[in-house]
Amino acid sequence: MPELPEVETVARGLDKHIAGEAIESVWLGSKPEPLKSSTEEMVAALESKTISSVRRVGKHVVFDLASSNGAPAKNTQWIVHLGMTGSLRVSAPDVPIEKHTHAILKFSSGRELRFVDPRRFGRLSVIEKFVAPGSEPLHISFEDFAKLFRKRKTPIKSALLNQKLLSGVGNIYADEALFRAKIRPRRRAASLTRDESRKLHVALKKVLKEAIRLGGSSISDYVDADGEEGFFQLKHRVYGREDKPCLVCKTPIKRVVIAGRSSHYCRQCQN
DNA sequence: ACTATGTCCTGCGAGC
DNA sequence: TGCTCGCAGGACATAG
Repeated sequence: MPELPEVETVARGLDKHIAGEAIESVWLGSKPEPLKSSTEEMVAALESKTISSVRRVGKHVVFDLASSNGAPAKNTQWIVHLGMTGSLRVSAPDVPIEKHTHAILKFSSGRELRFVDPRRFGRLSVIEKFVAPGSEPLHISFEDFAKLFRKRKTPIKSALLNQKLLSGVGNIYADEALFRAKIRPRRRAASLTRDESRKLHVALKKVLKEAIRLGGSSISDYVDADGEEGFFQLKHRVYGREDKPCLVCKTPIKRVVIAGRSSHYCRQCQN
């Protein structure tokens, strides 16, 4: 499930591989499609453009498009949200088309970029300039971070997952950050002390950076642009470890459901 | 304005 | 062995 570190890994890999590629043609799967913009809009925005760079914003992969002939264009960014199971892979044209392929960009070099998404939670769109609704977890200052939780009655776990507050944090890294900050996921956001907010701010950045360094977490079917798996799942201390002993105190890890999301914590280490 | 819950979608694994 | 069932969850819609 691609969250910030996985999307960062994918975007870096794509930037390395396809920055400078010219898009020759575009194929979009038959309806119902995982699209936000209309098919026509997207094809028009992509065809005969050059990909100048690929970056991550929140959980979105942003492709910056440039006109090959210098003509002004309306939608200059292609936005891909991978959802749960989406993947973007650079392929040679003779590689068989995988099931659940919803979009293919053919480059003038002959290579292809393919968007595959079995569960269809992913979204594609074109836009003038994408702006994430929330703050970047890796850049937000402590004061701004602490301010997000003031007066919020929702569980801290839900607040971390709220993309309007922070863009990019998903279920895995929310659980892992809360464990490292020793805060229970059900705690009301507003109940965090300044010291706890400080710990959470540090823990979240640390866990995200460490995960990026290891190429993300490969749970189910996540792979990066090269088809490589990440390794951060080996560093998970609570996520997916229900009933297994806490790595700090040996107490069995508890799993509860908060706002419909499974949440993992140690009832001994986290308060 | 904020919070909680249901829905989408498919593959897979647990359990019988 | 083969089947059914329920879960996985990010974003959005809807209701309270």
